[in-house]
Amino acid sequence: MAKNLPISGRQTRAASSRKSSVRTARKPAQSQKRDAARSKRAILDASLIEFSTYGHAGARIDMIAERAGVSKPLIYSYFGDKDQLYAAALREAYVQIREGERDLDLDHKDPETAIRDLVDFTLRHFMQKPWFISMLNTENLRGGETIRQIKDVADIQSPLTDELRSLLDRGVAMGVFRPGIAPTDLYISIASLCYFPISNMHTLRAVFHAPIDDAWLDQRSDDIGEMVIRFLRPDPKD
Amino acid sequence: MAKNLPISGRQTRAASSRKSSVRTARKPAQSQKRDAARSKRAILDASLIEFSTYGHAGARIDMIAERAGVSKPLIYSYFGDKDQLYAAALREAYVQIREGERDLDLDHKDPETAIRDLVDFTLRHFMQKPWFISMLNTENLRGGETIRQIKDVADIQSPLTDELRSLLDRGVAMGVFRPGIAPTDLYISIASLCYFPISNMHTLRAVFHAPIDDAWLDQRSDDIGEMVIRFLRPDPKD
Amino acid sequence: MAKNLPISGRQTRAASSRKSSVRTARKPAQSQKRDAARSKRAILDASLIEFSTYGHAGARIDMIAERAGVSKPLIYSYFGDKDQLYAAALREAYVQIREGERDLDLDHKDPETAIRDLVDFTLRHFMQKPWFISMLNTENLRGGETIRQIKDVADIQSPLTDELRSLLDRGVAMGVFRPGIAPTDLYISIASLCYFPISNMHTLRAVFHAPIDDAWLDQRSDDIGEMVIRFLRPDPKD
Amino acid sequence: MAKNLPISGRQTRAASSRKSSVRTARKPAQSQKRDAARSKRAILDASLIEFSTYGHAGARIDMIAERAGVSKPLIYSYFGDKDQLYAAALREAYVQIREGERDLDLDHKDPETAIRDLVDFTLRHFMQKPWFISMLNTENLRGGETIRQIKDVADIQSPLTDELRSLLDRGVAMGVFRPGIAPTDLYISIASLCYFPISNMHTLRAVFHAPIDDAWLDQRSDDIGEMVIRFLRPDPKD
DNA sequence: CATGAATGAGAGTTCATTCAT
DNA sequence: GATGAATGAACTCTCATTCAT
Repeated sequence: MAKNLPISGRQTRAASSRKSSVRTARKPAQSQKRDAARSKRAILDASLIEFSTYGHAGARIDMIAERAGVSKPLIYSYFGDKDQLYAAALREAYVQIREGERDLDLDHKDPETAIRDLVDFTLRHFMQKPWFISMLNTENLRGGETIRQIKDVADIQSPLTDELRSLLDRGVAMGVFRPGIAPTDLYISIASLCYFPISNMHTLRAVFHAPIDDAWLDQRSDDIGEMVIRFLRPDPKD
Repeated sequence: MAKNLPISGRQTRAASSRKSSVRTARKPAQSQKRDAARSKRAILDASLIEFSTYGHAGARIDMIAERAGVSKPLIYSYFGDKDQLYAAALREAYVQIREGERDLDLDHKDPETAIRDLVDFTLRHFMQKPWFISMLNTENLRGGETIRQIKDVADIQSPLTDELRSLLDRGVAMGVFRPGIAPTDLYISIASLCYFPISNMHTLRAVFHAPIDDAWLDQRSDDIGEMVIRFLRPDPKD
Repeated sequence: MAKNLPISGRQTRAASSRKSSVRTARKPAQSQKRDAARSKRAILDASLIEFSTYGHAGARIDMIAERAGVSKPLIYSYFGDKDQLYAAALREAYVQIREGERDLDLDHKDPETAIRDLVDFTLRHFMQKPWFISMLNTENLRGGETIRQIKDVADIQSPLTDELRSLLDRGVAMGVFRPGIAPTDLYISIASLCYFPISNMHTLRAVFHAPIDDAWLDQRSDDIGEMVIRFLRPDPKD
Repeated sequence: MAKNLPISGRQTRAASSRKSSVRTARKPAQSQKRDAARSKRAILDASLIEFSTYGHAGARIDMIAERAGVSKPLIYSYFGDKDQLYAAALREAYVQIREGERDLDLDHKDPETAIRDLVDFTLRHFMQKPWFISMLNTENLRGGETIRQIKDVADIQSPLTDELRSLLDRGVAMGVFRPGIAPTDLYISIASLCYFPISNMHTLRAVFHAPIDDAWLDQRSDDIGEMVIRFLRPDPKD
């Protein structure tokens, strides 16, 4: 179900993708047609890629249909219209990151390790599943019009906030963290530090000629962990 | 230079501005030379708003012409095509933020104050001139296609990097900062912390129900300053 | 045979019935034979409503299937395609009005009463079964393409013409009607006077602000009867 | 400005009109391009034909553009969307018939002649400009949705009603008409009798095998005039 | 210098119709 | 006999861009 996201090294639409030929190679596997669940999933995956690569206005239903290997009308029959498809893709991006965070199992690690692991996971998820960042950028560019209408989006987030709260409490009890830090603010700080360098990779490259590669990523992960830990650490005089 | 920015409380395009065609008969060319410069400026300002509000694909030349009070052919005669107009607007966003940073005069402040002032300025600029963040988001969504072609964009940035380098050196010499911090990394950290909460204001609101208002901003500015300073501070044992 | 007719106070399609998908799990086939007839009947009734409400081009097979409570393929298997379904609905409209006229039993009434009864029935049938008028309008708008292919449509009409002929003859013999009136022309005159105010109800309302309600209908029925009788009456000098 | 309306002997869309070739013959007369008024007029004329021939749902913007010799976007820029274009065509149909009625100059004819002339004109206008009847049928099929929104449609009609009122008054004063006839009812009666045989020409042909030709028309005009006059005539005993 | 008029190419969406079970 | 799944072909409408003045 995982697939590559052509986020860097993308060309202008006109230059790429004219006649995909993916369609031709599809017929033989005739056994798996007429499977509603599979079609729906394929559409959702393709939408995530298309919307995150080209934005809301730039995304093309034609391309989504082609990538999903279905016809356009099927998309409309499952999702209604472009906006609702976009909403489904946006929600899916949140679901995916939360699944990863849940697997981190922060509750059973010592507080400092837990923080560093969360930082590392966040940075790498942003890097490896770039559609999350892209979907968020797109949605914020649109003024949050859509996310306001996704009813359960706060519920998707809340388990992590709960984990962070108990994590902070444990750290304070153990004397390794300062008191008075809100879990939400902590998460926003971590997200901020992980988000920007990846989200803004291309402009940073142009402006600073900084290479955003694996080595840089490792180094940056350490730096961010360090920064957060130092921020959480109790003042020395205490 | 002044313009209204409809960044928050934005409506769907369909709901607003349908066919206003307010364009009344232009006033009879007072001085040909001045009008040309004025038209060009008006087009640039309108582009900045349009592109940052709706993204590259979502921006409409019609709307830019209307907002600038000129005809569409004039835009084409001045800027070539949509992509070149977009490039001009993107460059303009960078020019504006650098002008603000230059006025900060970091060289003549004590290092910690300088850092806190830079944080505060950055946060507030992002907040008050939202088209900067929006343009960067848009450009990164597009894979940096355009910024790579703007030749002098690194030059626009370099004075700040130089200032930061000497600021860090001064801090180290005075014993208030750790050595070994790269000015670029420092800037990226500051930018990260300031960028994310504002860029992602709308999704954060939906996910955390966090109010992003002036009070929050003041508090956040302090927190970020604190975070950066703690990161720069020498270790206690030294 | 009973069905709701939404002819007045109709909404735009977009406003109504979007995706009701009320189609709950069909009840488990009680008697295969009966169900087939029932399904066919339901499809025909639904078609009459749909075609008369939205016209030939505006009618939607989806809607007919939904209203009839059957699947679309079933419609195709019974009726062939949209055009043939339309033809069946059109024929049905004629069958219905002739059934009503037969029940009038004109042969056993005195001539003037018979005429007035026919006028009254015609006006009220047009009013109460509006799909008849709508189907005729639709078909004439299409240039009669379909009715020309319905072989027995003239047969459906002929009994009434025969009745009218003998009615006119009786009236002439009794000295209450002029001679020389053709039954076809008489029927066309009556139909004309009854058809127009109802068929064109909506435009008349807009143009004359005339209320087309029950009181108006009673008055109109009298007027039309009067007009026809005066036309049939022998000249005074005779 | 007058053009033929292919109302009878029409084919299915698929069979006709594929590549018009009207376009090719158009270029030479290059002098008349870029004329907004002419373009608008051409679009309106073409719309009247298209909408009246195929109905609201059946009309195709492509065809209108082709017949008018303009591009589709031009239509949208002048008229907004299909509904507004339809509204303009509907209004135009009313304007045209009123222009004809005004030229009849009923005020200066003796009452009975005036009535007969009005009948004759109405019947012939319905016959010769079939788009009037077709537009009315179409609009009534749609429930009058559009005509209710045309503000001045009642004004277009009122001059005729005024003329009819004074005509009836003159007739009563001269002793040739009964008193108590409302001008609106009179007009509706005349319109009814003229409308139906032409509007329903195709179904009548199929049902009665009646030929609707020039001879029939002359005869019918006389009959209708006679019917109306007899209805207006004072009762003999008076 | 400036623009009203016009359009080619394509986007989202719909709908009659068929396939596979 | 009946249907959920799927689609080709159109259709309305939009938008960057150019023409003619």
